[in-house]
Amino acid sequence: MPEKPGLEGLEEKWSTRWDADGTYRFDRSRSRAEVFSIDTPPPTVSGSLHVGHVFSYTHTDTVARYRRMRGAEVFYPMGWDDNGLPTERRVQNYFGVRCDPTLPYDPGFVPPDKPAKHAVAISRRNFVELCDRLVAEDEQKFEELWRHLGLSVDWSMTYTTIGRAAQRISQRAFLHMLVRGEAYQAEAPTLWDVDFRTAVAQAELEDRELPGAYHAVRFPRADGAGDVVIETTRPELIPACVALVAHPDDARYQPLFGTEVTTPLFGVPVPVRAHPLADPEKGSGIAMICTFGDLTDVTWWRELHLPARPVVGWDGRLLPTPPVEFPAPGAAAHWAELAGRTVTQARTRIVELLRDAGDLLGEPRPITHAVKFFEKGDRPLEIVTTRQWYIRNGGRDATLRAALLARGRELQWHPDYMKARYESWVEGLNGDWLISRQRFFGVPFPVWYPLDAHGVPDHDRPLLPPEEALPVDPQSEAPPGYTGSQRGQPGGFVADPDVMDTWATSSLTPQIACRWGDDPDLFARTYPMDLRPQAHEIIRTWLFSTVVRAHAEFGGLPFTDAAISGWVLDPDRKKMSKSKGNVVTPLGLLEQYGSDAVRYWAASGRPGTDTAFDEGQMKVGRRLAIKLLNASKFALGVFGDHPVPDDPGAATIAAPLDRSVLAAVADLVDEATEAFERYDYARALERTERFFWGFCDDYLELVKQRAYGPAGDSGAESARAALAAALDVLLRLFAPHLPFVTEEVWSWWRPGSVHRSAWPTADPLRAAAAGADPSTYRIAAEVLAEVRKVKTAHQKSMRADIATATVVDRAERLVGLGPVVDDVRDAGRIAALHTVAGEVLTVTVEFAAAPPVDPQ
RNA sequence: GGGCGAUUGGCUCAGUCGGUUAGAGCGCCGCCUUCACACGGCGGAGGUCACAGGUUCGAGUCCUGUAUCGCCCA
Repeated sequence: MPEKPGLEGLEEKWSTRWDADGTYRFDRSRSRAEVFSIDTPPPTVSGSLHVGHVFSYTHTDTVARYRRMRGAEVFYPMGWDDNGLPTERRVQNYFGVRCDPTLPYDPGFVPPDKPAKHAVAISRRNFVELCDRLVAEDEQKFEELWRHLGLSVDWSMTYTTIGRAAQRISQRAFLHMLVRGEAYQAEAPTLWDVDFRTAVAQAELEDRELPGAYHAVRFPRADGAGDVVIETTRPELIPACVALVAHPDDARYQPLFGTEVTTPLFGVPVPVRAHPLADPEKGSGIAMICTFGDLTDVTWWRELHLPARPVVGWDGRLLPTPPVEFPAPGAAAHWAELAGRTVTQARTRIVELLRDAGDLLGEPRPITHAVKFFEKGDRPLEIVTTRQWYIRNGGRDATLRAALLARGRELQWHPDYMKARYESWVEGLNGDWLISRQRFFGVPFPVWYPLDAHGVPDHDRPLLPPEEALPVDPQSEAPPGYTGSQRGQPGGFVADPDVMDTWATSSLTPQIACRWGDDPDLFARTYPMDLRPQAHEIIRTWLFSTVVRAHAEFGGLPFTDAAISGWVLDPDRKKMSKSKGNVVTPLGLLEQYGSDAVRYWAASGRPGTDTAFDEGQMKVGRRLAIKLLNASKFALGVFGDHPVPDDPGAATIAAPLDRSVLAAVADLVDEATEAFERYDYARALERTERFFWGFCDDYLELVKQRAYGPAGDSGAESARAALAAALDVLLRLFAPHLPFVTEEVWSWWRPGSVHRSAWPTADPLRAAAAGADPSTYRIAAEVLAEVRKVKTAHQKSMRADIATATVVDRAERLVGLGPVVDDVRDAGRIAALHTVAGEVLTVTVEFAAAPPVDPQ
């Protein structure tokens, strides 16, 4: 036991020791029933860890440590999400490169020392190599931070989402779904980011409010009987118009249903149709349907069986060739001007053309409206028709949707109301899950297509690798039965050029972590997992997609419980995020306050509740950790040279106060255990902390005099044994929250690690308490507090001697006080204590004469 | 537009099954240089529990409505 205990250096000391001792190593000889397995969220390594990560990962760690102490063998691996677009962007910026898949591999390529003004174009393989190199560096830094925070992860089980195992499992799962018909390919309207040049999924969308304008545009009726006026925010799509649509009940337009109008400028005849999604309140109540301006257009197009006349290309510019031959005179000249322009440029020009032609009525009317964006994108999404892979997720199939909703109800949610996020998302799905991404750093589809005699691929007969060959890179490997020289040749083959959406891999984290198909023994001992901890904003993506994959492959949930953490809010109650520039980097906090202190703040945030970033709470946590050191030093210090009893029983602990305090500790153990069983680590901490402060203020003061007594004195023996027993339990109750300081104190007097010790139970404490009532301790504490109050009111030192104290309280409480009155007298330095029955606790005193002041 | 959650001293939050006078910490004020702790200790002040109704012997807690904030979905 150090002379002057402190918190400095505990992180380094104990994280090194835990690593050397394998304290958190998973024992894979244990059966599934003994294992508690955790599906840790793999953080995105291209970003940086921020306090939000520290917050939620601490929550999970407290649960992991609790379960471990309860005797479960905890399977707690860490993963790194290094797959996908965020890494590509980071590599592009970090090295100043861009990927051009047409370039050949350069084995001697060395990236520029610092990014040049213009990005250097490199081959796909060179680009992927740079990605691999950078994520390895980032992952090292992340691991160091997690170790410093004290996550009780088994670092030998770490996985990544781009590693070979993740690729193999992603490809295997995909092939299984393909064989079962759960994955399929389709040419369909697709939400498309024109900057990233990739398709995006419904789950990756977000609405942003943008200024726009309604343009009132005249469509002449084909029968010459006047015009129909529509209002549109996207006049540049008039050449893509395939119909007008109004609500079936809209009397204004009912006579027009079934008739035709012609498009202005281009003269294409289009029908007027009825559909309930047309909003009579919006604009003029009649809209043009284009292929495709928004998702409603896609619905109309599909349900009304309309033709496709796409005008926007993959680059977000109008196509070189028009979608149809335009009948109107001058239309070809209009098109020649518009082709090659971005949609924004085309809009400006077409408005001028409409105005010149007299087809624009009035001036555009500015509005603000919600526009769909890729959540990582900068420009509004376009909708283009492309060939893509999809996974069935219930978006187009009521039976599957119902089954997935049932899975959501089967799952135990913490807190329970988070279930609603899942349900509203599944109920609102409007299509299957698009998993193709036209990117480079991802898991490739393990698919090739045969080329016919003209070199045209046959997408309906994909060539698949055998499962043993996974993972494959179809860009560099040839399909079975072909040689590399046949790539791109007539009669040969071509690789699927795309990679999978990162969620297509992340949705398999239970399978990857538990090594599905690669290590059947481990898989049987860990899957399905027990706990999925995650944040609420990715219920629609990560949680849902994981359920989809597990349901498809195994017909069950991937985990039984989901613990949903809240957000960290800045002092203005805004979400902390990098884009808002209000993030705080965690390492400085960990160093300033100590990891236990930061964990204390995190563990005070209740499950699912958004929590303010609060350095004040970290200061409190630091005080608590220091208090634990000092109180422990005192409790163990009173033993002097006496041995600390391992297992004190009722025979040793005979003093009424000591028995009573152990009864109170027993109640605390029950409360903390019950809270942890409900994943309410915050409540467990709060109860333990509250008890501990009272324990220091009251119990330690009440027994102090007695505990210093000589050996052989039964009162002193009892006090010491009770102090040891209480400290032993309190350390174990705090251990999941404050792993460093509890381990430090544990090491002063106990063998092994507190983190491998058993979670305390109430029974031995109650046995030692021998039927004592916890209220005895509480009454003594309350009387002592009154004595302190009187001393404070008289501006006396706590050491001031009291000649006579009179305690007034209800008679039955005075009976409780009886057996412990000597402890109260000692703690209050009271010579004579009288009790008087009354109503409310009051203490009046006569102070002893002050000792004579030494004139010198 | 539909849904979920929140609203309790200046700040951050507890408050279990509806039950005595609504709790804690921070901050503030005051006191105590105490032999575990000055990186400290002790105490004090401070609240119409968002608002309006209702149920009940009794409501911070349950019900209805309103307002504000946040989020999810459309």
